Amino acid sequence: MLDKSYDPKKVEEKWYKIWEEKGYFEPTYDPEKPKFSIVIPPPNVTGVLHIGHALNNSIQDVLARYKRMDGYDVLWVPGTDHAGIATQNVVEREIAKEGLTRHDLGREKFLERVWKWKEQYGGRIIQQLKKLGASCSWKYERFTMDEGLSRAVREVFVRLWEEGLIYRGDYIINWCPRCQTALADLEVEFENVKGKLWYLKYPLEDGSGFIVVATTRPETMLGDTAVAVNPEDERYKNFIGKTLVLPLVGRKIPVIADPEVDPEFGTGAVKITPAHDFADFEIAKRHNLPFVKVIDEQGRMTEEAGSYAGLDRFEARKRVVEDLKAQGLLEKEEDYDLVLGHCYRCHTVIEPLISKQWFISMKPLAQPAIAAVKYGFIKFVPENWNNLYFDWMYNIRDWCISRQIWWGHRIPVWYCEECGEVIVSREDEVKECPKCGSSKLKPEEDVLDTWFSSALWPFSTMGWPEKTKTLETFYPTSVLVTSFDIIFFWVARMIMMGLHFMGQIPFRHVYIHALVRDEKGQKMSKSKGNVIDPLEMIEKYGTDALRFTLIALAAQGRDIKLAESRIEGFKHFINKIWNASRFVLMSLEGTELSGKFDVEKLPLFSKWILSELQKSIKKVRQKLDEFEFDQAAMEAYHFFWNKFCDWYIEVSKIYMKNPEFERDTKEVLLRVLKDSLKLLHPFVPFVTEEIWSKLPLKESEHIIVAPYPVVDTSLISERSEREVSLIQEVIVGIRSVKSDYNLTSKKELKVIFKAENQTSLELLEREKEVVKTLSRIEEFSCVLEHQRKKGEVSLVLSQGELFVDLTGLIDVKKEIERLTKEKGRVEKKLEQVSKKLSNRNFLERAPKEIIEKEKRIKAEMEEKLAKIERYLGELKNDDS
RNA sequence: GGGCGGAUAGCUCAGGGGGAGAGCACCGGCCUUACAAGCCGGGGGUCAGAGGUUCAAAUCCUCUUCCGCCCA
Repeated sequence: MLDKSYDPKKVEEKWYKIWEEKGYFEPTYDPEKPKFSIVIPPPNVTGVLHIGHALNNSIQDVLARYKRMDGYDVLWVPGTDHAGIATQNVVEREIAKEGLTRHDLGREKFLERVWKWKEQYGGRIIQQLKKLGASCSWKYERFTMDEGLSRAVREVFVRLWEEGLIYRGDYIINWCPRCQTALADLEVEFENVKGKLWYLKYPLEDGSGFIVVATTRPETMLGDTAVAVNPEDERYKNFIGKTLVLPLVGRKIPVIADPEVDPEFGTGAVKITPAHDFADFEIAKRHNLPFVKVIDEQGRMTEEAGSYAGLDRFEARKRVVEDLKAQGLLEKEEDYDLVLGHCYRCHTVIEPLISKQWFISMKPLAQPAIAAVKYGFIKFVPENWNNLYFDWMYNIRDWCISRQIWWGHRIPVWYCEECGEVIVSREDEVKECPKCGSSKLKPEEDVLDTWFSSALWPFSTMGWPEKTKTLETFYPTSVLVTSFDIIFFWVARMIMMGLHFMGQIPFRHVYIHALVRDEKGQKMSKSKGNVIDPLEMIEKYGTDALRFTLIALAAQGRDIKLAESRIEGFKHFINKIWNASRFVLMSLEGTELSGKFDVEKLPLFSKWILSELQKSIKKVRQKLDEFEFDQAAMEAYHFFWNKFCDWYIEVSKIYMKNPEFERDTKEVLLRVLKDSLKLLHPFVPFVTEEIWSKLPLKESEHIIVAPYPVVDTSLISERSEREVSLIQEVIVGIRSVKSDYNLTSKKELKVIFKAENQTSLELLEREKEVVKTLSRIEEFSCVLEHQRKKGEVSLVLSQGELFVDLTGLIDVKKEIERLTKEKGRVEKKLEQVSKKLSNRNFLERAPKEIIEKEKRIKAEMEEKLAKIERYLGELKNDDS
């Protein structure tokens, strides 16, 4: 016997352990089975499970469990990402508590600390995924800095180098002065901020006047090497080619013309600082201007900045403005809204600067990746993400892959100090220059962008560059489940790398799910205090409730606005599953069942529930196959609660009292419960497994490996669906009359059903007990003819009429009110339909079925209206 | 500036040319032997606005307003 309510804490841990011990999560390589594989989007080692992970992994788990039950050999590769900058920051903060910086420790010692940290905390998120019930193939767990994956990284780097797709060069890049590293374009977050626009006067060398330039970053003027104007700009035509004297510095700089200059901005003349501005960098290259670097990697002014050298960039800004003002060279300053780039990790204002970095040429890699999506080899779900992907890929820029941090894959390059040779090698260590034989080699200090190793994840985790059985069996993977914010960072790059190195797409589908936000639609963040912690929710409501909520809300391509109350609501559903099962188990006690029944001999509602079950199985499968998880979940929910619990279980109580039906009803109860549990298992694994363990006649010891329900078309019965819907109409009708008159507990009411035909009459006669019990009345008779008596309330149904004897209780006024309202509804509908049917165009052009349907509705409404009118007339008579 | 979504019941959303739906919330009644975390009944909508296409528009098209997000 089950407890009175479901307690997740008692069972969740137990079942997860059993599943793991039995090896259910691991693939079997059974050649008979079709294959299904997923690689996890590896969470950062620094991470703790947040609600986004919970959603992402719940969805993957639904797929993995569904496919596993459906006979697939499933591999779900789990793992974690070393998260270069993020992790380094965490450990730096930790040693800062001891008063140390990473430079105090030195590279080697610092990395030891990071590894130690990783050993200690890196497994947290994995443990949390287990709490969530994620059925990952743990024997395949990988870490992006594992030996094998590191080997893959080096191999890829070397091959790309050999193919000429990797190069090193002086480029302007985004620099984070706090993290002390270059950032890729994608790693910069832009934000609107209030700033100022300063108008600076640059004197002409010949003393004939000034050109005024506007800037939001006056300190960069120290590095100006030109002023540019638009060649079409009449105001400045005469200045082109002249020389200016750069204030505070005294450098002579030219006025140049470039079509990229926006004449609308500021004065139309712009200062050119090639070393510290992306647009200026491009212009300078076109015009062969010199590059003067005035801000260094710490965000301080360099020697080139003369007397400002050593000042912080923001301090220098103030000083430059003051000094220009003093010299009368500041024309004005005004408030200005500008867009500033910030480091996505530490939120420091980034500084564009020139530096030597490693890049990958993306254009050649992008082409096949575009084609793969264009020709449908990879499908985004929902497909409107295609456009975003294409836009990005068509305009792709080279990827800056070097980072000036210590935690990450070291770039496998050595420089010969004798002959300057650049050596790129697959080996861990290079001892000797292959060109000059020198042993004086200096290794590259930089590490690779974290996303470099992530890009290889689908095949590196399966053992590439070895030709492994895993790769052969499970690559390409079936689907990638992720959210849209990393389409560029990750998805696009995996497609490019997968195609380039495996010669095959990495996955067939990319399912893009929503981002979880709070109930007001805002991004959850610790600082806003609106975070819903999945672990806390699991503690409070149980894992199944959390999972079901996330999936039920996960409509495609939308934000998920999550309020805690939703989780609480779905916890009720979990409890409902528990209690319905409890009822079935109680009913079955003491009966030996066979698992078989003769469908033909089953009573109406048994046929009906089996038929409804088939429809639900079909729908759930279809929705899962289409990645419409919310609809799959809701279909299972409705079937279970509104059909099985609300109707069938209630009716079964009556059937079981009848010796003729008792046994088969139990068989059907068990059958429907078992199929429902299986249907629900991918969504709510723990409660279903716990109940399964108590059931008789199971086709497998554990539900996790039980076969997913398959539609049995022989059980679909449209006839019983029609019949049941009439009976339900009768029952609901009686209930509503009783409720309207506050008679819910009164049983001794006389109810007469006036059937429209013999068939309906017989049907209701047969199911009399059901009607009486479910509507809680004692007298129910079915007739073909009946004249309403005074004191009877009449209810017009689609196939007949109900009469409830309320002598002495009837409230004529209230009844007239109700009927008038109903009459209004019917008349409105009738009017709509009649209008359509009297329209010649409609009759000529609309499809036959539609016309037939409209005619049917019209007849139905007319009949209903006649009955209502007749009844209204009678009531008024009663009254007088 | 460019692009993509969205606007449907009090709230959160589904539906995507042929009778306006769900969950939650709300109101009323029930301790009915699985479940009060429950059962039964009920109220509530010019489907953002304007125009168009169509026999027929919440649904397709155009414009407007507002709200998100992404890119520059």
